Amino acid sequence: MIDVKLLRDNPQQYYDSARKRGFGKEEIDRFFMLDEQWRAVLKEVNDSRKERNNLSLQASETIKKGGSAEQIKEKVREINSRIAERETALKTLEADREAVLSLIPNLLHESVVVAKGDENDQFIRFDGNARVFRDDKEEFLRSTENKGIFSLIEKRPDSHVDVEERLDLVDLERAAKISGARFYFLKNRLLKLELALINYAIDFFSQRAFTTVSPPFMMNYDPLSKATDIETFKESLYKLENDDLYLISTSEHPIAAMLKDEILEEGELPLRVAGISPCFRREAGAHGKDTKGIFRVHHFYKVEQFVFCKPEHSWDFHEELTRNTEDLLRSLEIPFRVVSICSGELSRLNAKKYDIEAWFPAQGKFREVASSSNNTDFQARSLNIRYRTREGNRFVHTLNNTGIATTRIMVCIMENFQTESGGIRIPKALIPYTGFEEIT
RNA sequence: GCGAGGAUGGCCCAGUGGUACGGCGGCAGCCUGCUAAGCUGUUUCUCUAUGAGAGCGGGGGUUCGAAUCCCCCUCCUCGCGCCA
Repeated sequence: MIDVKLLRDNPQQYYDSARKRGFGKEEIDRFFMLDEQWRAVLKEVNDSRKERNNLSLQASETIKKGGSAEQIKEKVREINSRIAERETALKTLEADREAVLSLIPNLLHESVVVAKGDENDQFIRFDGNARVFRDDKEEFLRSTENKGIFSLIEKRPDSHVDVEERLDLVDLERAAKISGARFYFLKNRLLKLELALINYAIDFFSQRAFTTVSPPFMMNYDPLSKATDIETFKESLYKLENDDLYLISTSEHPIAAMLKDEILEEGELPLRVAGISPCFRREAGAHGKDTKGIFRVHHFYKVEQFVFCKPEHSWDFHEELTRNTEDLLRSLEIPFRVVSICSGELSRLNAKKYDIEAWFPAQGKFREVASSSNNTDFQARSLNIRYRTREGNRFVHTLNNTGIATTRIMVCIMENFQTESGGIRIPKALIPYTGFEEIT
């Protein structure tokens, strides 16, 4: 949620931010209309309450002195019925006002490129040495603004779907039989690889001052809705039928909501938390995309980075979180590029977002494996997470970034590290965790 | 699931119908020659703001007036039961 006072004082920056994102100005216009009405009715209600309180006190004193307060009581009853009527109007206005307020997007960071469509994301840097099949060279160079380092390969690697089948690593058909499309049985050494990735990432972030947590995998509507926005409910979330519970789509949400309504001491910040959880996603907006194998599935494990910090430090943390994932991928020998997401593709919460996209040599393109967001005070304001300062309580800033999303990275490893004999080489750093050097 | 006890400001805690007591911590100031103590004020949210309203787990009710009485719900603690 945005800062209402800032919106009233300086509406232009909010109009600008919305326009750059491709949002209309209707939400803001409508907010101002409702806000004005709300404040007017609030004043009426407060004035009546004041009158009621005073009369009630008079009644108290009259009764104490042994007199009759019937006249006053009757007067208060009249006022109360008026208050009740106005309170109903106030509640309706308040709900409408809140609803439209939640649709107004966060202020953009000045560095975000104003454009629509992910083809307009801004290239930031490349890292690694990509194995690029001849036919993909042009795509690779275009995607890295000619800055990508690569080795040409003569044969396109097998798709991960073929690898999974050949090495007996995934059973999709039987998963479809019992659960539908985009579900899977993970088998044998691929399962070990998944556990190794999780353990590796836990150690990696522990060494970088993160507290590691496994959060609740289900959340109630209220905290979840404050940790995210309406689009996530439409596209991602599974709801449980008999309870006020949703399966989490990322541990970002329970971790963010963990400190809901709390006031932190200045010395407690920054708070670095790495969350380990399964992530459940309906993929409602992805019909027909990536339908084969385990690239885009309804659940996977993710080790997520999350930071609560003071406002003046959040842009440094945004770079730190991004670098963490880059270091992690580099340690796994995975080539990647970083792009800054353009204004039209950001969520309402994001002030700025980097995607980290690994090179997938079988697909011949960069695909997202991590997403690094600075939500500034937007998420913290909705969740009411503050810290104490000499000048009063202020909202913290919150940031999140993927560490490892297991299925994506496993596909990436299957595409990047195919051996001559048709196996999959395990990145050196992972071998202590898998206990084997190759999937054969 | 059953029984009992709980939920009050950042934290602790008092409060059985008259508008939230006290302590701790934080912040600001005063005083004091000394790693300290004392004193005063302050401490949540909202509003067109020298003023006012709201707020005692959530929602509803009774009442001129509810932290307090009644109903429903949530969560926590303890005991019993069940259980991977």
